[in-house]
Amino acid sequence: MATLAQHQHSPDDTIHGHGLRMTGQRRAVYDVLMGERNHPTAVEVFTKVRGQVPNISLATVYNCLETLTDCGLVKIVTHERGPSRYCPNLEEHAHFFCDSCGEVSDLPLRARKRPQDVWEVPENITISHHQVAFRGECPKCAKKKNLKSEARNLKSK
Amino acid sequence: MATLAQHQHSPDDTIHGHGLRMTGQRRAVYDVLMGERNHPTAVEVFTKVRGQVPNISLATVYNCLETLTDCGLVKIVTHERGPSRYCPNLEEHAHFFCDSCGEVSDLPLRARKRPQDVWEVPENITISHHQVAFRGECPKCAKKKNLKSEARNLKSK
DNA sequence: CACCTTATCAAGAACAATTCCTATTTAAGT
DNA sequence: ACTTAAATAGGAATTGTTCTTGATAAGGTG
Repeated sequence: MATLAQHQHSPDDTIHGHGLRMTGQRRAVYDVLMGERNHPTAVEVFTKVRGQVPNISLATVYNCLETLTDCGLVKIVTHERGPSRYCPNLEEHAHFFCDSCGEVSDLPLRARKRPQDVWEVPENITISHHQVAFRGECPKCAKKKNLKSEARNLKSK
Repeated sequence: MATLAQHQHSPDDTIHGHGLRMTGQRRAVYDVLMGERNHPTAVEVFTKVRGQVPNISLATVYNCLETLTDCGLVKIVTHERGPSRYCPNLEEHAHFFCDSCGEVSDLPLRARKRPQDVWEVPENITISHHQVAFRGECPKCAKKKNLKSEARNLKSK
């Protein structure tokens, strides 16, 4: 239901469809997420949103993020013990977390593939969601490290 | 390296290989994990372990779990905002979390399959780990629900 | 428009899971 | 036995998040 809504309606309509109001705070939080596509944490959203709504509280940001996820407008992304992050990309995708710089990026699902193709899911189990996280090193960080080790090699000569 | 170790050595040797000692506390924690294959939380391990080592502290259990994971003897499993769980199954596998009863079970990787087959991972990214979680309803809970709705149907006749 | 009802919000307290700190105990290596 | 480093118990501290409360605002109704 919510998934359909996003293709057809504005976020306002989606929220109204859930019997809720699109308040200034909710809009500001949503707009920050749509602007920042780097999976910000609640606190990061909070500081950004303060630019628009100067005296919004952190609790309200959490509330807004919760209602937005409940309405299906954003997805919540968790990783190990770190703080939750929020993501307005509603297409099916996995996440990649760079261990050195901490950046998070989206990895799209390949066409006509399903996670069940890779893991043995007993068929009497009903899957409603899946969350897939990869960890490793992003190209930027790999490059940095290479430069460093080159420098070391030059020095040791 | 740690992965190899588990096939060749006892946990003691693996720990020694990391320059650490196999203490009573560590062994007790490890034994609980090997016994309880249902992905216990730190607190659950703590209460079980107290049977063997009556005055072990929760902090020590956390420490032991950390060293065991560092040595590659157990894996840490996180799910949404819930507490971390620990798993001595070192084979590659995903996890299934039942939304109704909370049970966690292992889903093995299919032979000759890799997660990269399903998600588009740019090749200049190096993957070191992945964590895959499915959510849904386990067969037991599905059966229970069916019985309930049958009962309802009978009543309404 | 006045009134009622409910949703929403800010602020701070409370909470759960985990980590940190410190003094004490234990074990290994001389 | 002596020295040194590792490991532990216990409690305090931290982090991220949720809960509570009273105030505010916004729709809907007569």
